[in-house]
Amino acid sequence: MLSNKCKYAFRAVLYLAVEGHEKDRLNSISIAESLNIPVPYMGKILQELAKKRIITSSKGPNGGFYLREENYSLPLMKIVEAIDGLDVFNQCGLGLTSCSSEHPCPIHDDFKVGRDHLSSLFQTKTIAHITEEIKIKDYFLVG
Amino acid sequence: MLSNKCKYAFRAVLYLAVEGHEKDRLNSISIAESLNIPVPYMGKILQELAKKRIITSSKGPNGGFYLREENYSLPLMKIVEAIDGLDVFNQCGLGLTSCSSEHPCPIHDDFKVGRDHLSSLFQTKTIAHITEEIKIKDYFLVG
DNA sequence: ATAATAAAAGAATAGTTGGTCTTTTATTCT
DNA sequence: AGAATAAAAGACCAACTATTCTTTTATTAT
Repeated sequence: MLSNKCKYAFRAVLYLAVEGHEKDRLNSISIAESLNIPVPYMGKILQELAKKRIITSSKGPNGGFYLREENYSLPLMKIVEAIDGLDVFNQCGLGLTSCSSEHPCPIHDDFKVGRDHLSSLFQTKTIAHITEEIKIKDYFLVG
Repeated sequence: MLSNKCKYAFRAVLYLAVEGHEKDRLNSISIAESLNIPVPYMGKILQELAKKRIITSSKGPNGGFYLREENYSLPLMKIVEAIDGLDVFNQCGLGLTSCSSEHPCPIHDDFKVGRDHLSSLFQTKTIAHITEEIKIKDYFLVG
């Protein structure tokens, strides 16, 4: 469905959103260790998210990663877009390039319902929404 | 979502179901060329499907691949299972190993709805169903 | 029997994803 | 200024997916 990298990115961003603050930045090592993600790979992913402005980074002592106010309103889809691209949510279930509602493959309509559900989930839920839910309920990010 | 290989397998099986018969077997080359799939790779995939008894094969002149009566009643999910395995439809949206309804990740419930829709689509629709639809409507498998 | 046909088997290659390591650059604290 | 800290950049390696090629085996028609 989504790549490993993208799932790591989800968890890292949500972890940052819940545990970090502009005044309380987290470095890649601590994030990776908390989430049980390979340390150098986590670093790469955080860099990529920072470059695409999903999260913010700062170098030097007390530096690290954190979210700006405006980042909290980003939908999860922005993370998917930054890491995997949006193809998954546009592609035909059979991998046909010219599949569409006018020229559908045998499973087009039914497949589209499920795929669109997932798509709108990622499009609708923002980092802020999830962060709230994590704080209220006993949701978790490690495992 | 599903691998390239699995999508190739879908198209090959459905093509065989529509165009082939026990008395009118199709070889891997003609299937691959009709569907615009790399010839030797198509061969490999058909072999794998035959070994897992999704399709039937026979060697020698007038040999090739075809479907037995019983194969038509297989759900598409059997093809997914044979090629990609069933993990996609059980995995957590964030890639957590211990995510479940009792111990859910932040997107668990919503993700499950979409994932289960796709899962039941593949579980419900059989090769026979799709074959019928292909014959009635102007569905297609190439592109 | 022999030739022809077609799948089966398996080794080999290419490209992508996943993951690691090293060096450089920027920042901050003393 | 100098030491320490942490991200940025980029080269590197491993594993897997996609793809190709070669050889072997089984079947059938002549």
